Amino acid sequence: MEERSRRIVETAIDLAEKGGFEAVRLRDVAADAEVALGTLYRRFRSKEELLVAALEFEVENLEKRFCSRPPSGPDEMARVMGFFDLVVRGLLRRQNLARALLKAVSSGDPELTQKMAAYHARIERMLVMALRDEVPRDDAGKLADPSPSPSEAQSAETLNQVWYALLMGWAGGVHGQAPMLEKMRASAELILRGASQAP
Amino acid sequence: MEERSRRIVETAIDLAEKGGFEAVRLRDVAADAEVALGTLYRRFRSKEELLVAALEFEVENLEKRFCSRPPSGPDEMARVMGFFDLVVRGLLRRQNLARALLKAVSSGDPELTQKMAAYHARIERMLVMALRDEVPRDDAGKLADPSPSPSEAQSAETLNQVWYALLMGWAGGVHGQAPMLEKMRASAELILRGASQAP
DNA sequence: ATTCGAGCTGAAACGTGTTTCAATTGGGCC
DNA sequence: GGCCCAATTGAAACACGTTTCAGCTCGAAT
Repeated sequence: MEERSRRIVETAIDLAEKGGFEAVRLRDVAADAEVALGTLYRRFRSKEELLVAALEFEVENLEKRFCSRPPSGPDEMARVMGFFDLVVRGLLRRQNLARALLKAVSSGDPELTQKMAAYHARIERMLVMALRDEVPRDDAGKLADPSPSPSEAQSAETLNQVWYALLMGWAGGVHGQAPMLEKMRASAELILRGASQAP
Repeated sequence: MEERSRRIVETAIDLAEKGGFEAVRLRDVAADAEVALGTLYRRFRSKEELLVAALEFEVENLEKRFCSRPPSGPDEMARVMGFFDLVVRGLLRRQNLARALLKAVSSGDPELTQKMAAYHARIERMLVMALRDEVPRDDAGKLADPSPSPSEAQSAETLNQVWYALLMGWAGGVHGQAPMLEKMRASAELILRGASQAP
């Protein structure tokens, strides 16, 4: 990403971290990043798109951490929950930021559909790796496609659906982070038990 | 609900049906419902709260239809999918309205947390009834608490989590209604297979 | 060096959610 | 009837996302 865009996104992250979605006032972002409002709008079509670009940063980060310390454990459950722990300790540590990104994500903006689908795909890829206990890399050392079996893909997709719903619940205050992880564990048990049977 | 509030909510539903979330301009709602803007704000604290009140209407409606024609079928899968068909044919037939309500729901407003939790509980209650093939009523003929077993409650909760995530995906344009139902079926198979085993 | 054009700037304006407030209304109570 | 109080009204104002635009800058092409 170009330097000016990067500065804008980083400013947005700072503001979101301090005061959540509403604190990311685009006039402030522009001023703090020392660009004109029009420049910001040349790079990002909307507040949501700006925050989704911020999410890109954070997902990149998550993949790096996943890569350097992949969840380990004796069975699928342990590794899958290890992955969600990683997300909570990473993304969700800065709660204001996390809520702001989730709010942007759930705006339902059709312009962002494609990017959102891509993020879900990346999460599911990591889930497949956690299920397999195997982290394939490409030549550059980045995560590679694990080419999941249909059954693995289905498990990862369902786990991701549950995770997304729980994140939304957390963001809305329905439950805290610990209960969220507990619910995730309960649902994951159901899902993985189902996946362990021959269909 | 008081007559004036009802008129406001119905006006909001009309506007949402025609043009989605953005078409629900509160000045227009107030004008069409023939109240002052201040009156609208006395009854509803925000646009989101107004639309969540509209959701109340629609969920009420869904429960009525569920009550009069409960999903039937030879097994859990068939009945559960029958329930989701009911939702699609009811709530999601008016797509603009449905998307508007989902957007309001996903605003993450902490003021609405409690109401959202209540809606999830009502959906899960219907899911338990579909699993059981049994629709308990109270004296007034309305749906009563099925007092689910822990296992039933868990299945319903997980199904509901997946359903919520898929609805968000539909609202954001990730998939159409038919693919959404197909994904729901695939995840439900996994979940119900897991639930059928002794934990 | 001059010209050109894309991107940037600063500022203003617009739309809509939200707030505020003085004046008015209307129904219960004496 | 007259009074009181809470709700309603109409209108204005504010905040912030978004758009617009006229002028400026600066590097590339000539």
